[in-house]
Amino acid sequence: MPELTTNRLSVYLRCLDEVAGQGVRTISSTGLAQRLDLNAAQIRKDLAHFGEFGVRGVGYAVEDLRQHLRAILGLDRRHRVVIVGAGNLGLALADYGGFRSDGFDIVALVDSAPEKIGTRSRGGVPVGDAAELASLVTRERLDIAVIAVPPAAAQQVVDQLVKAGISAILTFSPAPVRVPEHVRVRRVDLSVQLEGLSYFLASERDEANATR
Amino acid sequence: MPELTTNRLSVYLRCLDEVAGQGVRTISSTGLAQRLDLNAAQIRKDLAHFGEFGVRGVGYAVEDLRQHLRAILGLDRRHRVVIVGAGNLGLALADYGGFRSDGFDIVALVDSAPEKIGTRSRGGVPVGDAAELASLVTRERLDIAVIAVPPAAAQQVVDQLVKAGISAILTFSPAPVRVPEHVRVRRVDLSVQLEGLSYFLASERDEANATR
DNA sequence: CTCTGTGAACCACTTCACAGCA
DNA sequence: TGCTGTGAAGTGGTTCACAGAG
Repeated sequence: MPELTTNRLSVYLRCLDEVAGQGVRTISSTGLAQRLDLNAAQIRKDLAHFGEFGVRGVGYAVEDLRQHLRAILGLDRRHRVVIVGAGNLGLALADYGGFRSDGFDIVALVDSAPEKIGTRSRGGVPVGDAAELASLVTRERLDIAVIAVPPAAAQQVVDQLVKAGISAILTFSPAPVRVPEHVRVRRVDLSVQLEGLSYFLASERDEANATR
Repeated sequence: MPELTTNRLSVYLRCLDEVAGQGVRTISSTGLAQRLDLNAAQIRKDLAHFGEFGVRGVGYAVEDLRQHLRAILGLDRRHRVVIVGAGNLGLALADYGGFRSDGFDIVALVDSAPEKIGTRSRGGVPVGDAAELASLVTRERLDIAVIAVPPAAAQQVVDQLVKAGISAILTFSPAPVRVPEHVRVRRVDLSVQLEGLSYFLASERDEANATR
């Protein structure tokens, strides 16, 4: 399934959560499309990949579709997450409450710096020793690793995780990372995002100069 | 220019920075492609959109291409950034040193909660009053706003920023946000990324069950 | 002979448009 | 009639393959 499709499923689910809270029982693809600023056909097609959830002439039952999407996205069970790297970002993610409610439990936070091991985040999450990462993965049956270490250390951390059996990784490190086929990596690259905005500002400026 | 292309330009630049540090003077599209795990033709095409930077039979001069990319991405001047929202994420971003070196200066950090205003981040960045956001934007000639507020507050913050003349926004808020044509928004949605990984784990599990 | 720059072919995702069901 | 599900058409981005420069 294309990554773009699964990304949208998350977005649909969040929107459904919201309208469910407002007491809406039924919603059409057009209704969703308007709220999300998307094409209605795309929403129908995305959903149709997974079954026939709608009722012709009516739309989708909000509660029913929510349950389907939660199951499709694997949110009908909780996930156990380890954060590697207790720098600014790692600490912030550890304390960020938004994940818990979505079914992601931050089970561990580790770092390799001796002066950090044994300390706690603002929110009280203890920092463990990154040297024990491999045993932690198996012992705690971890599902997902979040990597928030400096680029130079990223590949080494990934190798450890993969060897220990992790198959889903979210990395904030810009370093390109090699993994075997069966491991899925998603990357969030803040510099790329900021530089994309910088490009936009620069190209606007150039245009303004050109037409002057 | 497609967003995917500009994203890759950032990636190319980072790779060039790295190889330049290793003393490499010249690199071919194939060489870059191998390091980045991309198609060489795509790299050539991306670069060719902006000029003829290469030498046939030789490749690209690393230092020359770096300067070109920095100019194209608008990194030949510094950007002034405000972070809105002094929660876990906002504070972490304010203290994150990686931006500074890339040409992005965190000029201000604001929040609307009275108990936060006047405090400082771990790294010493003072938290200002979000009520003064509009005047801050003009007075400090801010370029880019980073939004790290709860979803419910996002649209209101964006409206203020747009009215004050901001034209580039990076939001961590999952809420869909409406802006005028001339404003560029980039979204980083952590839940979508985690749920994408969750989908992958779930689909693997289903496959395993099916073939059993 | 090597490697760029690029038209042409290819592929994937999106949108349209409509048949079909409630 | 209203809205889903879906083949067909459209769009945009990627990869191929080669002409041409050094």
